[in-house]
Amino acid sequence: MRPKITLKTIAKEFEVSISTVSKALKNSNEIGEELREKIKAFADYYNYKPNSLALQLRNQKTSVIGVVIPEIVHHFFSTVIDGIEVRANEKGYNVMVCLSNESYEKEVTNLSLLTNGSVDGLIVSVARETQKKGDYNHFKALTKDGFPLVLFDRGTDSLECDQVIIDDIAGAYKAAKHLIEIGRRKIALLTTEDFISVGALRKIGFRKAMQDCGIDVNEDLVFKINDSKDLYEQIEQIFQQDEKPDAILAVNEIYAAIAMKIAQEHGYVLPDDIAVIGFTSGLISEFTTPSLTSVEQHGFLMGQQAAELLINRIEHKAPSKYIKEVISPTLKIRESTILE
Amino acid sequence: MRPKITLKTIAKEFEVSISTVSKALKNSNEIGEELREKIKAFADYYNYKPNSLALQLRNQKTSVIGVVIPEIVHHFFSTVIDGIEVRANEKGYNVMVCLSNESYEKEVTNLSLLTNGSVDGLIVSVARETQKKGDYNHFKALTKDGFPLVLFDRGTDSLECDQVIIDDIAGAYKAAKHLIEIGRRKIALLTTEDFISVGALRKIGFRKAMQDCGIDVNEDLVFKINDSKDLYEQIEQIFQQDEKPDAILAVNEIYAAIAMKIAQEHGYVLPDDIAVIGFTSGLISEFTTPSLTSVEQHGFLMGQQAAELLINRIEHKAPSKYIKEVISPTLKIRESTILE
DNA sequence: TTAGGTTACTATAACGTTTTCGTGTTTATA
DNA sequence: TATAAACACGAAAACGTTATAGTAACCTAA
Repeated sequence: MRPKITLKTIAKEFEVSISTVSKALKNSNEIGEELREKIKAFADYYNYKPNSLALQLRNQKTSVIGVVIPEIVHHFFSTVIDGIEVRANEKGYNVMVCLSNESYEKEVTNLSLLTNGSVDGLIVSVARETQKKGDYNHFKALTKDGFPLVLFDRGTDSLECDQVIIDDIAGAYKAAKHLIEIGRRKIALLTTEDFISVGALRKIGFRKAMQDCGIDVNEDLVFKINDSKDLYEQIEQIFQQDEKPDAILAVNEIYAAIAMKIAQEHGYVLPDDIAVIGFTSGLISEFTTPSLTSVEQHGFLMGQQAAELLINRIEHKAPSKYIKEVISPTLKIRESTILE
Repeated sequence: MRPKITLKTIAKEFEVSISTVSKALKNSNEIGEELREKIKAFADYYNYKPNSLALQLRNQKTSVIGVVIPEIVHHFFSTVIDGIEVRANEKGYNVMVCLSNESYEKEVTNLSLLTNGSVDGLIVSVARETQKKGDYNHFKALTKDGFPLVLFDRGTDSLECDQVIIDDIAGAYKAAKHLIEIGRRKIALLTTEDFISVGALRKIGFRKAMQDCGIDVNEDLVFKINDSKDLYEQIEQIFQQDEKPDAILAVNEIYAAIAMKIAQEHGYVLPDDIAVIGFTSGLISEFTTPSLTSVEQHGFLMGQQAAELLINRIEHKAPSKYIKEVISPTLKIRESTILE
């Protein structure tokens, strides 16, 4: 690669000092007009751009935001990144993305790598494994130094930092309430294992709605799906119980879509025999047959808010108290819960 | 934020020079064992990490790969990023992501921002607007200096750089051939406008297959969809022609899924009345009813190969001649083309 | 004529790191 | 005992930039 042109190169060309060149390019009138214009023309011609590393080092500011997420091939997370990117750009920041792949180990490495001075702050969604372990020491190492950190989606109360989370309880509550309102009583819940916070919270919302409406939850219809085992096989179990459900609430779109497929294979007519609601993260809900009623999570907004919080923190515009932004999910009603 | 600990801090603490500290931490035996161990212990205790900006500046190497893509909320692109990230990580690189939003202007800005020294090389998928304009001067500014650059998915022969592309012609050919093999003759094509290279190429593959099988293409059944207008309205036109199609080949998953929905609304039974094939980029194909036969694009592999090519270029392990890797798409047959 | 001011530049430090080259002191060898 | 080698450290340059603090040379006004 051809060596980059620097102030030094230009200075040599004109046999002046580096400071002269620097000032000329900043249009300082400390430099005589003639020389100034010549230097500017030269720099322009050779497409001089100040080396950003040098600037970052000097200014002790990178204008880069680090983002650590569990995975990127996931509609929700990519939507959040989109939101982060847009807001960050507006404020003159760039975005650096690292993946933890849900691994504690990799999360630790990523945090360590990114906090070597290469980013001004971090936005993180905690890895599953970390949540399971409950070990947040790698985060604490940052927060105790006051390093700007914002957690999103998967939060924890054990850390002193800004957070943006979804009101999962309310989301599940709304969904369950909707199913009850269209007359369903035997509602099956497809959730995750308990250590996954979203699964646990959505279960709480579901139970709360049932309780508020005076309906008993049939524990045989609560299924904890393990993502690393065969999904079809596990979800199939819904239809093997003594009590047949008349509705299904799934904590994500995939579980919901699979449940619908299986129900149809069993000859059920949807939504008449079984109504289904999922939590959307992608485009699947729109294109299933019937299209799937779902709880919308507003990932883009979440990303924007996370970026906003972080940048305020970086630029010391944030209050000393940490902020917990809670986003209310909304219900998007589609065919899977619309009765004739 | 508490000021970071540096070599200087440590040096002051022990009243030695910075070089001594640096050497001690690198376990150099130029430094006496006792002092060396004390310094190491101190640094360890205060969690010293060398400032990466300083290292990057000194070594003239960032170990960061810049990625510029049109959008991130898109299964194909996020899959590619995943591939890039994995391979980059294996080789000790990090990834910085910027979005062009299909805009020429933003692409130019992004390239300029990233090539200020903050990345060692770039992986780019060209924005639509740039393709339409045909203006690649911002890329040429890089290639003429030998800046490491790899293009993926949306390539161009007008640039001297490595590329990883999909054999779109072959993909469409395979798809059309499959439709013909199951007995279809009146095949409708749902494609994009011509300036979008993938659309144009897939159209060529389609025509080639038809020609090879001695079937005339009915031009009334070739639809160029405009993404900024209403998709349902445009796709609806398929069913308004004199000749009713018995199959549809769509250049992406969304068009295909919408076409299926509309066909079903018109009372067609799928796949018997109309068979449908799309190009997959997401999970939609799996969950439609019927599930959708589609051409798989291997985004993850593409990302890995792009990263591989770029890193070889950065580390001068690449041949002087530029490499064009072509990935062969494969056909994933699902219900939408399986006849009883 | 000379102090004071302007003009047009240069020198230097600083950001944090590594590395080459010195240098003074101690120890080993002839 | 003289000399070389080994030891333990420091100085300085380099990466590229900016900002502060000089400093010559010239001009102006009393």
